[in-house]
Amino acid sequence: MAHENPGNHLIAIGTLARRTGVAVSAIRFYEEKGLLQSLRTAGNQRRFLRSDIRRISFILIAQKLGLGLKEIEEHLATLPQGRTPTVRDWERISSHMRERIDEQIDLLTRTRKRLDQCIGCGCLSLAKCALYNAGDKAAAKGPGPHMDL
Amino acid sequence: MAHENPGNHLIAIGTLARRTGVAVSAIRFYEEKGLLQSLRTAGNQRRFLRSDIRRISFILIAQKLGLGLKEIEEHLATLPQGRTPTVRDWERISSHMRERIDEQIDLLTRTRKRLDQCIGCGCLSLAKCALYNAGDKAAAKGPGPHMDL
DNA sequence: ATGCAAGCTCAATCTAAGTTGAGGTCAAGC
DNA sequence: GCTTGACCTCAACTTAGATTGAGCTTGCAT
Repeated sequence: MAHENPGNHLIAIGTLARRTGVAVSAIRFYEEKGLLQSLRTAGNQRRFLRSDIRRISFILIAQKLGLGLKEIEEHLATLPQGRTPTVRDWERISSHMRERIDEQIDLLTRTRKRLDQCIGCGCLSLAKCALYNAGDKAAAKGPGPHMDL
Repeated sequence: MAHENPGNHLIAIGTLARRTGVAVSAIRFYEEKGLLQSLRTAGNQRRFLRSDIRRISFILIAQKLGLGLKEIEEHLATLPQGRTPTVRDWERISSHMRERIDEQIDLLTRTRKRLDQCIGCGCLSLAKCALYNAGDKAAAKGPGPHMDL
């Protein structure tokens, strides 16, 4: 395929798009937002590092965990700029993700417990129920809207 | 407080807002979207059933689980219209939520496992990694953007 | 050397989930 | 009977996360 240069560490935006499953427009958008950086050819075309594939994969995972692009950018900012991150770099950054996942599982587990407790009780208001619990407010940065339960 | 009529099954929008923690504007918005219905007084003011408190609580929980208002509406549509739902009605609808929670916990658990497996491996592309797995695409309707991983 | 896919910029548009504001009405308490 | 807070509608605005389109350029392949 055109612009495909296997063995080269610099890849075109379309290649990056194909390798990550993300739309070209989204990649440009991420770059604009500072989540990615690119070099330019003499003809003004973007060239990415191969390691940006992983960078984008990270973005996708983090999004699934409910992080906004701003937060994700902060995480990614701790990776080396311009050079390919090492395994150690990725380990550090992904351990945050692991914590995040654990938190979310916790929150879901609690929500399930409370749902079971609450449905079936006579009250109409979750505010009176165990389901409404101040403890959740802190943990409530997860998926969905930012409205506190 | 004005318009507060304890013992009455019809409540004003402000009361509903206070009891659920949801903004008045949001309640009107939900009604517009068909998630709630209301009666009107002679003076054109909305009156809700007390049971709408629980309806809204349900919306809030479902939102936390990453459901969009459209999906939530579909769930709520299975509740009786106009009359106060029974405990059994709520049990049925909330059992879907419980399944949903279980699915999400599952997905998160798998994601964590794969994250551990993948970070540290030599490949740059999660597409080649265990992290990219067709099985997830089905389950990927959870929180965050609707982009498939 | 030319065709055409892939790239570029920039502005507009989209969806979701609301909020905000203007301008006007309703109703409860003094 | 009037003030005041709660309520009404409708339109515009907001943020996040992109997508789409117009109009133009680059550069691989033949």
